[in-house]
Amino acid sequence: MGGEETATSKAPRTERGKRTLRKLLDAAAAEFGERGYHEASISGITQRAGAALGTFYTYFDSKEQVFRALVDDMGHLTRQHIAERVPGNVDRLTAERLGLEAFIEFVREHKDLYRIVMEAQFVAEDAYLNYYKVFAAAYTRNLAQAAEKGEIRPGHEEERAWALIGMSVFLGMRYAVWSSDKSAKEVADAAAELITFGLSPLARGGGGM
Amino acid sequence: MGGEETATSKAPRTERGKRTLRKLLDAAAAEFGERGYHEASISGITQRAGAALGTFYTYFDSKEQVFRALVDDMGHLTRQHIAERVPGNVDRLTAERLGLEAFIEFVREHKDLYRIVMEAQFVAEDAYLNYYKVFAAAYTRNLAQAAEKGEIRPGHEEERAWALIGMSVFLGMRYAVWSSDKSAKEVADAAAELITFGLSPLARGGGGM
DNA sequence: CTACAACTTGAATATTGACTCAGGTTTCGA
DNA sequence: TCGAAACCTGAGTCAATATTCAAGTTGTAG
Repeated sequence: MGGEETATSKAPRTERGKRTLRKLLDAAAAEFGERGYHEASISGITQRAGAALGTFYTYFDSKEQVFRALVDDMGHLTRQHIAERVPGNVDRLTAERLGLEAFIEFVREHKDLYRIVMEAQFVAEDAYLNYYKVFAAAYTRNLAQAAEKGEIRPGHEEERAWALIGMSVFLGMRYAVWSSDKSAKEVADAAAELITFGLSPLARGGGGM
Repeated sequence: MGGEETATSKAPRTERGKRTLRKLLDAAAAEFGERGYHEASISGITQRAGAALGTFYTYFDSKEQVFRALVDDMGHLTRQHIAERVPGNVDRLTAERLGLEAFIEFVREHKDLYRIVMEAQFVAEDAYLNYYKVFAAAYTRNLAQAAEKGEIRPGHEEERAWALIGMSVFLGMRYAVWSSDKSAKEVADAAAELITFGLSPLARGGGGM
């Protein structure tokens, strides 16, 4: 029962149409990213796209609908980017480090879209919820599997998943969206060490690897 | 040179005025919390407060100004609540656990205000930035001091501070705002263990205290 | 008790911007 | 080449609501 094809009636049927739709999506990402949902205007989007106001409604039903489309798109892109950078056969702790680094890099390259995801909490809460629930579910599963293999200490997988997602999100916000004063690797290494050994002074010493 | 007293001209001078101002602030917190900044309306606020529309402008210059007032207020309340629950003389790792538990409890009791803080990112970005920068600076300092005392491993204090804040925020969102299906203590314990020992299977075993 | 400041009131104003639509223009299969 | 479908255009409609203001009511100092 696919919820995927909401906009069938609005799908472009010619090359020209496809080009226009793409221009509008890019323009929407820029407009929402720069001005935020409510400051953004449809006329701003169409101006950026070099199209007339009415053209927007050839492809979308409403302002909110484009916004949701962008949020969903971001979920796919993020997972894809991280999956590409994290080999399937490494152990969990290594995967954490690589994944975080990939995530921060990705956010740097897509600040606009990332801001949109964050704002979705207030514009399209269900899309936002879904975005993170998908992440958290996958994360929880990964942690449970790693625990079974003995790669990490078992227990509290769900809470850990949310805690780790929160870390990533805030590090992304601080070191990718707000400022890039430290390299992605630097940040990821610091966080990976925290994730691996915690703060305890009893654990194995400093930086490593 | 105090930025505190922005609204001197609007401060109430009689008992009646003070009461009305308080009713408006409470009403604003509820309205913004429930409907979000843009959906919220001044008339919604005054209706909740049982006042006339124009009364709002006796005490505030604009919709945005009340919103900012609420964000700042939340910063004070949060720090105060946590400070009350975390004795000054405990070691850092204990403080982390107690602080997180206090934070989650606090968010549960102030969902509306908490949502407002999060939305501030898109409505009053500077207020939001300030909110977290104050937290992060204090946190970084605490970590550095703890490192000097040998309570935790030294290094990366700033990144760690942001990572730990991110954890708290997301755990708060998931286990206080969205759902209360686990107790604050349960969540705080799981996170505290992660913060203390990390995920590494080499560290001291499971749950403990 | 009085007068003035403080406060309250809600209809009116003004702006904004999402969305519609009737009439062109372009594309493309036959 | 032709005509219908697809696409584009942008002025106009319409609802929402932040903010103002002139007129009334209440509190309180003297």
